[in-house]
Amino acid sequence: MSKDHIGELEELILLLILMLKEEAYGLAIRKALKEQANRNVTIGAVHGTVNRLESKGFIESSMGGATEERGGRRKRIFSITASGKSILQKSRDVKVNLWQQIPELSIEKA
Amino acid sequence: MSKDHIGELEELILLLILMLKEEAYGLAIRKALKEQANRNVTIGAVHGTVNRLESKGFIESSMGGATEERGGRRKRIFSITASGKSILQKSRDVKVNLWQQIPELSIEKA
DNA sequence: TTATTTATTCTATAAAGTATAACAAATTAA
DNA sequence: TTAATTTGTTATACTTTATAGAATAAATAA
Repeated sequence: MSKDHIGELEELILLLILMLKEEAYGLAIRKALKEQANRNVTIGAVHGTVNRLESKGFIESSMGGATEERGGRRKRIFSITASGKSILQKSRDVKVNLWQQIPELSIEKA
Repeated sequence: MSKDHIGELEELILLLILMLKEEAYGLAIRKALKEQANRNVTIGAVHGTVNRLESKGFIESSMGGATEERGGRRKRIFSITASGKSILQKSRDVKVNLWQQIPELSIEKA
């Protein structure tokens, strides 16, 4: 267990959980990955990753209430922990720092 | 072969190769990972990653000239390709975009 | 011609990422 | 009251990435 860094998909999902707030559950994360990060993964991939993140203490989960509208199982809602937020910030800081030292990348932007 | 995204260490090494320019070779990359990214990996880990990046077309390599000062084998110098630069920019754009949508992370900075 | 130094390569394993299929629970309708 | 439908999570198996440690190689110096 490394604990001082996370994988690439782990980072994206952590960010999306922050964005989705109360609506951060498996299928919604998968949809957001596609729409916000152009990343098409199966639902199994999402759940595998959130399980890993939870066992590392970066997120926690609780079962949501019964569905409002039509049928369906209850949602497992995820939220980020303090250490999850902390590792996201570290990851960002490292990259921002590197990017700033590379004029090449800053200039040639889309 | 995914081709539309890279691993976390792959991204860091890609960035460091850009930074190191003519001095981008195994041991220097390892040193930079430690100093610039707080990431302590063995030299074997670095070479495994650069080999992967090269086979994916994100970097290319050539053998440097004989060492200037004391003994030692010749360096394998890496440089980034157009597609390597492109994938770095995509990766950055996705994350910058997400971060901007999360006020929580922007405020609570170190 | 052997030591020393600086580097890369090889090999084996753990962790992260991924897809597919199976299962479960809630609602709706028969 | 039970079968169908919907929405969701879990289980399993496999590939790719990440990693360490040891072996090897090539250059210079003694």
